[in-house]
Amino acid sequence: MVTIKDIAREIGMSASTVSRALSDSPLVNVETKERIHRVARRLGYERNEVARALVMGASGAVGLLVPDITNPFFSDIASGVGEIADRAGYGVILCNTSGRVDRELSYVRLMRRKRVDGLILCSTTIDAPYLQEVQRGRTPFILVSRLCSDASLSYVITNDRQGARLAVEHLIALGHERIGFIGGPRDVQSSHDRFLEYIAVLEESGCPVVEAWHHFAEFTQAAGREAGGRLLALVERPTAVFAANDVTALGVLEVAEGMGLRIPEDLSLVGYDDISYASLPRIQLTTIAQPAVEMGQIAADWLFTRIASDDVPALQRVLTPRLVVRSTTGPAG
Amino acid sequence: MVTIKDIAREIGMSASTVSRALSDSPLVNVETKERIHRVARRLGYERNEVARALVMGASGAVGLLVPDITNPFFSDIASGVGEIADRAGYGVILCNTSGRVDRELSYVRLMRRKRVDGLILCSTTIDAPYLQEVQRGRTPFILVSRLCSDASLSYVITNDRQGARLAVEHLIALGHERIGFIGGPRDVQSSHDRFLEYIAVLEESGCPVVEAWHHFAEFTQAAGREAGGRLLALVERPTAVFAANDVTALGVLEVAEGMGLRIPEDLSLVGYDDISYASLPRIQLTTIAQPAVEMGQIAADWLFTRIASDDVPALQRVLTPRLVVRSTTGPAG
DNA sequence: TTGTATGCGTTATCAG
DNA sequence: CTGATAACGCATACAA
Repeated sequence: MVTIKDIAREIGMSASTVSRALSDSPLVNVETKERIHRVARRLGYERNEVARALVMGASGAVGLLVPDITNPFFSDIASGVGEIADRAGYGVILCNTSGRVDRELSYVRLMRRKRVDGLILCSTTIDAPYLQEVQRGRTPFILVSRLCSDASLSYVITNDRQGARLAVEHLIALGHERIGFIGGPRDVQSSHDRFLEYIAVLEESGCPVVEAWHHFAEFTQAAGREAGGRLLALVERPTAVFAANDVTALGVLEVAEGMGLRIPEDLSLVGYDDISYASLPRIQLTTIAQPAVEMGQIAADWLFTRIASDDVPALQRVLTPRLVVRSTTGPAG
Repeated sequence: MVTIKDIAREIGMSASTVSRALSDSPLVNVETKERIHRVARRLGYERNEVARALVMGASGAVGLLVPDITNPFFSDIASGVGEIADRAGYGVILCNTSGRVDRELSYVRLMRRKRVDGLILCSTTIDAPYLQEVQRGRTPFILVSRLCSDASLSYVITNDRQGARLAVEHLIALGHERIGFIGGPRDVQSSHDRFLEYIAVLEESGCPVVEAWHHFAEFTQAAGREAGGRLLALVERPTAVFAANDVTALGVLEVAEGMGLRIPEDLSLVGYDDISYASLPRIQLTTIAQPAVEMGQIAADWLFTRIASDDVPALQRVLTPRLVVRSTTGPAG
């Protein structure tokens, strides 16, 4: 690998001048600067960013933790983050936690050791103990899609309670009273919030709250099939289901039709996220839309300005979810 | 940030001993080793991986270039790569090229400057000039899903010609003779190969080769709608379409049904990749399956052993695609 | 405008 | 077993 010393030797100047020239410092003669650039190009010089990172105390990379990159919601976020990072000249290190808390922790530690300049966390479970560890560090970070109770943190989320309300009230407006819930893991904040609001709306409206109709699964299609299967096998089963996640909803849809249920005649179904597949004509899933790409962009945007300057206030952005009525929901009975 | 020097000072020993202890070297007294670890933990020491990378000449990270992380095919690959990287203790830097060659190039250069230990390229366009640049460097790399003509390279792909043959012969066996093609960008190797084989099978079977039935679009749903719309608007339109990509196929499906065409009665459709949504009961897309996650795993596996040792032979793995017949294809006429 | 010296945090070499 | 000392490649304060 050719270094600035090689270039310096080649043209008989000091390494510092070469360094300055390559960083386009104004303190160096224009001609020598050009000469240096020429030689650098000829020799195929490529700046060693790790050396630079060491001396500058900044690595030029941020870490992105997602529970499952395979879930379109998170790959959309990743795409938004990547776009902004690219513009800002940052690299993004992708960490797929598979929803396991131990992995979240070990990834966060790895990122800290790698001295990333910032962290975007989409994988936060409720009161995750490691969050405190993250806070103690001086690495700027922001939570996406999953809020934590602490109010001093930065985050960009959508209003989960509002979203859940939209979903359940839509169902109730259609005449449904027996409404089931299939959520993500219990310890995931967003899923938890959606559940709480689901209960609240049920109670407000005098709908029955039946424990057997509440299921908590992974945020995957398979888990949706499984939970949906158990829910719909009940003799006393609900006429509508609110799934706290589109991928899960797709699984429910699958198992429901497999059991011979017609949608929405026999079962109404509303999901959450509005991933791109939800809008396919064949699917037409009623769902609560979250602007995933935009959330990634907003988070990354804030993070980079925060990295650039310490005195940037915390960002607490709560976007508004939107009910998208398609054809998996219809009048009850 | 606490460094080994701080620890050294704290317990009155040299930094070298601390370094050795922390790396669990056998050349250091077990007791002092324990003492050092205790102090390190108490002080909250975290090894600076960038300093380590500088002196070791290895960054502990690999770059992953994908054209679109939002495409389930590539997020599956990313997931496979991530899993193996995690086990090997490597970080993976995600680069979303959005299919733009200039970005591929600039990302490759960024990765080289960041001194990644290896590169996984899923974004290679045919004879991409920058590939030669990559080859000149000493960074090990491997191509995934997109082969390049050069035989000395490592890659893991599926046999695209075989896959395309499977698709088109399936259509012909169903009695179709008028078969259209909607591919990805012309300069993407895999898309190109699938097209060539499509033509070959058509000619072998005496089917008409109609230029107006060949469309090349981006690998996206929107592009699929657009290209599909133009193709199906022709008065002389094909009775079947082979889309070189599931995401595109989903777009075609959408626009076809929007035009009132019944699938498969009026139009048979086969895709490529077998992304998870293709198997949804509502979709049931006939397609050519590629084991994306596994491809990512295989590539990462090879890359890490290659990084560990220079004399690992190139890997040229050609997996066999599989025809998955579902319900978007049916008898002609 | 340029050069010299120093440091970033580790690891490695070589003495002791 | 442990300790100096010298890199790794670059950036910068300070001199010239």
